[in-house]
Amino acid sequence: MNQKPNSYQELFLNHLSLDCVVFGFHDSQLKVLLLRMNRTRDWALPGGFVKPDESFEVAASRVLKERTGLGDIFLKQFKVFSDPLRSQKNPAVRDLIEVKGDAGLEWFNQRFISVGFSAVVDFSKAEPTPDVFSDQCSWKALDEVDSLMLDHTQILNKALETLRLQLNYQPIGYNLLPEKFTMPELQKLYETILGKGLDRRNFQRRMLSYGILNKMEGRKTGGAHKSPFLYEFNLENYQKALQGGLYGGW
Amino acid sequence: MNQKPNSYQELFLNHLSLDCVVFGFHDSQLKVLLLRMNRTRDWALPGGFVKPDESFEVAASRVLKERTGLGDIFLKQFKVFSDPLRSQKNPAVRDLIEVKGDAGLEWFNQRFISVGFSAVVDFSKAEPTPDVFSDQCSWKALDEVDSLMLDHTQILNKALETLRLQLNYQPIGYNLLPEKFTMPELQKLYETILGKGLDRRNFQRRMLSYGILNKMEGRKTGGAHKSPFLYEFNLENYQKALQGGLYGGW
DNA sequence: GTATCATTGCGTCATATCGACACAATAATA
DNA sequence: TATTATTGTGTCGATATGACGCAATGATAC
Repeated sequence: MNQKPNSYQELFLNHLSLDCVVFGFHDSQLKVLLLRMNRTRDWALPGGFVKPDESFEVAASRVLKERTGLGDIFLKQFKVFSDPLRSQKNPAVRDLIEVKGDAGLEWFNQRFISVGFSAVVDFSKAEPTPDVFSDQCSWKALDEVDSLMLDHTQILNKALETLRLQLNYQPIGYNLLPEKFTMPELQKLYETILGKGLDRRNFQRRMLSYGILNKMEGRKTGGAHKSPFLYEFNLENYQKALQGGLYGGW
Repeated sequence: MNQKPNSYQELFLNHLSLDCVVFGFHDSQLKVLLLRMNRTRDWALPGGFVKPDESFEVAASRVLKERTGLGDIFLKQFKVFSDPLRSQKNPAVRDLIEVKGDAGLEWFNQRFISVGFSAVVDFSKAEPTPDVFSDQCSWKALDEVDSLMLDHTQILNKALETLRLQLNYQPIGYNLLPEKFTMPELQKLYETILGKGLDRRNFQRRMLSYGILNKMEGRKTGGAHKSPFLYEFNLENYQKALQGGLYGGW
């Protein structure tokens, strides 16, 4: 069993895969991490498979560590994609054939159920790294993304939808922004995700009322105008807000 | 391959299972549908496996149809449970041995990744029906539930948490209440889920402001006091609220 | 038949919150 | 030093929210 180089069959659980929608924020744009497949040149979400001793969360962390160099990423399952036709006779297998030679390629022709994960990472700290199926790994602004491999467009859209909904009852920004940031930067992030402008003053009032920000001593210098205050997230309250929601609700 | 009675190995995908948390509302209590396992007498969530041509959603619908007789149930994935240790050497397998004889029971000893689904159904219309692993299927009030098989307690708790969070930005009640219901009944449902009392008059104002209720002509008679109005859900607006959320948010 | 009483429908009022906007302070540039 | 874009802070009316009062109702008790 262990003579020839480990086959996928031996290394990973059948049927199961995961796909990650990794969000970053840069140049006032929301970006996602994508891979360009070796042969077809299709773009695809970074993904992977699950080892026999891993949970999905651990597997996703491993994949993201490989793709970005980052550990300790905040991951969130958002949906299981299990349409029987979503991945059978996966066209991406053709890529693999050129890459790997043989080695049980039939394995990739089976049906895959994929768990979608979303993650937000610090754009400046991530080091995009392709996997064996791809020749490029890079950030793409959302409006640069057109059609992706398989059902990855659907997966991305669902992640986006989840992110927007989340904005209504959970805080966001940690890991998407640098450790210290200004109120206008935070607002720009919200506006980018929502795709619309917000009133500067009302935004500030609302954010401050959440109690998830610490005002820092210094101000941001170097800008061409009045220097804005710097904030950081109050992680304790931020976590609390993630759990309990921002609006008391009932 | 097809000589002996179809084995689980042939009928279902490996590694994969699903568990359903089915909520009902009766006697002013929130209840869940549970199965009593044949031999151990442990209580467990209704669950099942996925056929090669099914999506998880279809599989879950099939399972719920079998357990309740109901079709067209509103199902929602809430989490994938994939801890590698959650189900290996499943103690419930011992039950199966007595039930089924042999027939590839080793299949149940593999690791299972389970997708958790939650559903809300009309208590009065469901007909609880045990499966081959269980001798009883019945509704249990939440405070009657103690320890469940495997990690099913965790799964139930996660479903409850999701339900409570959902209450803050989505409407609830459809399928949990009879088609026509009174405001006090709806309020009781909310209070039961939240585990706390709410002001009668403010509750009504808030619910009405959502625009998801149609006021009916008649009133509810037979009660020992002033007869309350009857309402039904405005399904069009209800659906809209499910999608977009109840609070505009941003 | 009438009184009782829990329950329901509807309304009030002070307060908090929200959306839209005004104005002064700042910091680089011309 | 004036200009200009940007930021910090405050105001104001409209709206929503939480706490509560009161009259109407309908079965039950007398």
